Amino acid sequence: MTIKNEKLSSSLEDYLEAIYNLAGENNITRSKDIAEDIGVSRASVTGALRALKEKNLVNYKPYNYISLTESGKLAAAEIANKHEILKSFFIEILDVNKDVAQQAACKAEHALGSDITERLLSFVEFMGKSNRKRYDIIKEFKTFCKDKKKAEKK
Amino acid sequence: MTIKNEKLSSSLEDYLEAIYNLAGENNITRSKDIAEDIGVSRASVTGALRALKEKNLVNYKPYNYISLTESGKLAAAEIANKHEILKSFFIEILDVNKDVAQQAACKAEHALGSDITERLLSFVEFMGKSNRKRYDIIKEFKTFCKDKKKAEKK
DNA sequence: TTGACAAGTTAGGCTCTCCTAACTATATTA
DNA sequence: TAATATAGTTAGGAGAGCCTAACTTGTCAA
Repeated sequence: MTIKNEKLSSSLEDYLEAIYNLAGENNITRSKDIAEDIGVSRASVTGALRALKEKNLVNYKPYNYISLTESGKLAAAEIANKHEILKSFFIEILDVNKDVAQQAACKAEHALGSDITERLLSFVEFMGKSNRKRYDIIKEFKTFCKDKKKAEKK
Repeated sequence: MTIKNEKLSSSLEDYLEAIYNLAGENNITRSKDIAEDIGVSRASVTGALRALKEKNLVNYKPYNYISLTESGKLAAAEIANKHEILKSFFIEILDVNKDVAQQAACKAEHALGSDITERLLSFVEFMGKSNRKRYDIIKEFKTFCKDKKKAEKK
């Protein structure tokens, strides 16, 4: 029985997601890379790894490579998924630039529960479905935003 | 010159917003009410008030009523506004129930910068504009969600 | 006016997350 | 293989944000 209901702090979620992204195929990564990815000292990574090991989310032994456990992978995938959904929404519908979208997704992913995330996913899916009306709406919205910007500049 | 660029922690943003909502017309509230509103001990409120006074956002004297300064009002209004925008989006477009929307807005409001918030506002405005196509889209999306739910239950 | 209760503050402590500096283990390469 | 560079850990400390318990101030009613 994998422990699933222990809630992670957003900080630990960040570490988990970073490991997930860095580990890739072989499911292996290093402390140093995590530190760089998140922008934190190596000492902080050691601390986080201990906490994640405690929760059975990473395989961690001092001085060894780091990998995710099965439940770690599940939890990380969920977070990464949320991230992607948010990013898609920001980019494809709100038409925000990629960097802003990436950053905002990072922060917001910790704040939204599954209810909203699922709805948001549905919305992105729905709007993306090839359908003349919806396609038009997105285009019109872009125009709407541009016009608004112009109006402000005056 | 009002100091505007000091970033607030999400915790302090919560206190500020609570004061804003509680203070109402007379711009006056009490420590106890803030504590209850946020769900935190009175001692924690005292701490937060000191921090907010430090940043010139509240008028705070021990054992007195609490009010927002002018810059406090501005900052709080901005946060409350973000909250409203998010809530509208969740309710009116994603068609999420009010309680979920309220809660999610609370958490997400700290995570989104002005870029995204503005776009989101534009989007809500845009979709709300009386326009047959957009109105239809929202209706269709609701149906889409319901169908999806049904499909899952099988 | 005074005493009891409510509101507010202080003190002290806990957890989380981060840091730097110093140390240890591992890897590289001459 | 020994010296050195790189990666990882430990120790110690800071600050934010929260708590409880005890104390102080303020208020209201007998």
